[in-house]
Parts: sequence; structure tokens; C-alpha cells
Amino acid sequence: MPKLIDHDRRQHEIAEAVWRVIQREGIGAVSVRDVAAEAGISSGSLRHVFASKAELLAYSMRLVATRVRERAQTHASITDPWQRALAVLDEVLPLDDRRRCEMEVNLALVAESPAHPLLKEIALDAQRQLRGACAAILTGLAQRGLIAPDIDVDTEAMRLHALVDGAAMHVLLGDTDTPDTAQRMIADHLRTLA
Amino acid sequence: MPKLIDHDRRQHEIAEAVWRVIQREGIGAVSVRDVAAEAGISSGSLRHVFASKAELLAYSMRLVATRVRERAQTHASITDPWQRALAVLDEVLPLDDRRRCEMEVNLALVAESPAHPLLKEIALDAQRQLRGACAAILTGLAQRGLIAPDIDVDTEAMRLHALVDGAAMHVLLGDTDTPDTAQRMIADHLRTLA
DNA sequence: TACTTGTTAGTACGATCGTGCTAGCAAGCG
DNA sequence: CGCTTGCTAGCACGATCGTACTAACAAGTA
Repeated sequence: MPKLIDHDRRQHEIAEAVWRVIQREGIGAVSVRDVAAEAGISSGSLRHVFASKAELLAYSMRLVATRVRERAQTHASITDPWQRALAVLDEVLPLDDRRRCEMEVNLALVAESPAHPLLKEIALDAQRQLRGACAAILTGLAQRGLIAPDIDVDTEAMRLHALVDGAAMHVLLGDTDTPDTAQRMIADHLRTLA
Repeated sequence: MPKLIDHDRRQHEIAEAVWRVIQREGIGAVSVRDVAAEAGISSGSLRHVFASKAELLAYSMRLVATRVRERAQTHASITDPWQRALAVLDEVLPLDDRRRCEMEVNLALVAESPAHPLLKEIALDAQRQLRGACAAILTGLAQRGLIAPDIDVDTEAMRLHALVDGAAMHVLLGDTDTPDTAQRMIADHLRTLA
């Protein structure tokens, strides 16, 4: 048997190297060589883990969604419905370096997705999941009477979803919007539904 | 004198070729050669119009903002404040092929902007302008009493802005959100401010 | 200790990249 | 007409791209 290697861990390390290269040089400048160098391995080794660049990018994109989903699930134990809702939504806002990196990578790969059908499918999946999460949050709050119980959940989920993604993008780019103001805006929005 | 050429027109034609290449192949695959071929000229000729790829991308991005701004200004003559507000906001939603193309190109170049300081500056400019337009719309509606006059314009402009950009992105990617539903959502949102 | 086997590093290849450069073409002036 | 001048086309260059391939290596088995 050869050297024992945790394959999953290796995939994660390489994907995170992709993230850093995207952040530093932009999606257009991502090359297999750069990623391998960033991960500290040779491009030949990288190729044994990801057979093609398309696979590499797809996995990197999926890992973003996975990480966000995992963190969101850890908040399921929060008992206060308001706190739980806000905690979940905060996971898709660029409130710290880690989340900012995830959002930048996601945006870059979304922008590249028109060309790659695989990326498009992954982006669509993530979009549907976040939409579902928004709807679930609103349903939960409405059932507990914390927001108006007669709202149209689908309509309001669409609005909340657009608000969250728009705010995230503006924080990424902007000099006017900050993590704090975005976070507050989402909370205020939910309160206006009460 | 050589052949008489409308320099501005040539720049526009090339920039629109950039748009088409971005739409078709993604920002990562944009090359000077492809753009020249798409525009029907040689890469040497392109180089006399745009000295570098960075200039080419920057001009293409600025042209998106210019086109949107020009169309928005044509709506200044609409007398009904509601109709005027919605008409302006509709210009940044991907409601038809032309606007969809502009939004896709803008998103792609925004995603590439971390790498290129010039693109970042242009993206920031566009963001500030749209924010200003949102604030102006809200101020106008509030002064006429069409929405609650005691709203915090800055806060609501931030929310409207995030909503518009988020909805635009979801229509671009999504299979759930359509141009119609996005348009209706924006209109409904303004009405909830009344 | 030999063998097997999955992993690694490094190289090679054809294609394509951004960009510089040069010869030639087309149009107005003297 | 011939000259000037600005635009055009196309090639050349070095660099870098994605990918394929091969030899060396490391670790567990018999």
C-alpha cells in the first residue's frame, strides 16, 4: 500500500487553495499550476485528485455550499426563534473573513457559470437551498406568531432571499455598506413583517 | 488622411463584442483574439483602439453603466411618480435580452474586479450611482406623500438597492424567479412602504 | 526480504494567451 | 499624380495554459 492519505482532506485543502487564488487573482487567472503551488503540491499530484479543471472548480463551488450549510445546521439548537433565524441568515452574509471569502468565491463561480453547465447546476442548487431556508424561516416565525401569520410565504421568501443576496454582494464590493449595516438591515426587515 | 472611421462607434462595437463573448464563453475565456474575431476585425486593429486587455474590459464595463443610465434618463419625462420610479428600477432588472446581457456582463466583470483595481473602481461607481438613484426615488415618493414621509431614506435606499440587485441576480441564474415575478416584487415592495 | 500498488513529482506537448512590431493599404492634400 | 498619414492585417515572441505521460517513491502484504 502507498502512503496513507486522507483523500477527502486533500480535496478540501486543494479546494481552499482554489478559494485563495480566486480571491487574490480573480476567477479569470485561476490555473491548475497556480492552485497546485498554492496548495503546496505539484500539478501532477493535483491531477490525481481532480482529473480536470472543471472538476476542480465544481468541487470548490460545492464546498462553499457545504460549509455554509454545515454551519447553518449547527444553529438548529438555538431555542429562540428570532436568534435562530438571524443566525442562519448571517451565515450567508460576509460578516468575517471566512464568510467573505466564501461569498467572493461563490460570486466568481456564479459569474463563470454561463460557460460551464456543471457550475450552473451547482449554483442553481445553492440558490434553491437558500430559498428553501428562507421559506422555512418565515414559516417558523409565522407559526409562532412572531411575524404576521397571513403573509404569503413564497412571496416573502423571494423578497428575503433577494435582500440577503443583494446585501451580501454590496458588502463585498462596497465602501458604503458594511457587515454591520447589512446584518442590521436583515434583522430590521424581518421585524417589519411582524 | 486615411479611411475615415468613427472612433467612438468602433469602441462601442468592440465592447459589445466583449459582451457577447462573456455571455457565450464566460469571463474566464475572454481573449483579445476572440473579441476581435467576434467584432469582425483583426487583433492588430483592436489593439489600436484598446491598448491593453484591461482597457478593453474597463471600457466594456463602463459601457454597461452608460447604457443603463442613458435609458433611465429617458424616463425622466414620465409624469406619474409611481410609473417613473418603476420604469427607472426596471432598467436594472434583466427583463429582456438586452438588459439580461448587460446584467450578465456586469456580474461577470464584478466577479473579476478583485483582481483588477480599475474594474473595482468602475463597479463601485456604478454601485454608488444606483444607490443614489434609489435614494432619489424614495425621496421623491416620500415628498409627494406616496410612501410614508417619515422613512429613513438612507436605510430604505439600502434595502431597495439590495432587493433590486438580489432580484436581478436571481432572475439571471434562476429557474424559479422570472422577470415578471422580480418586477412585481419590486413594485410590491414600494407599495409596502406606503 | 521481495512484491504489489496507489501516490507523487517532474517533464513534455500542442494550443493559446497578451502584446510588440512591421509591411501595406486607403484616402485626402499639394 | 505622388506624397503624407493614419488605419489595418498579420506575424513573431515569450509566457502560460490544460492535459498526458513516465519514472521514482513509499507503505503494507506474503
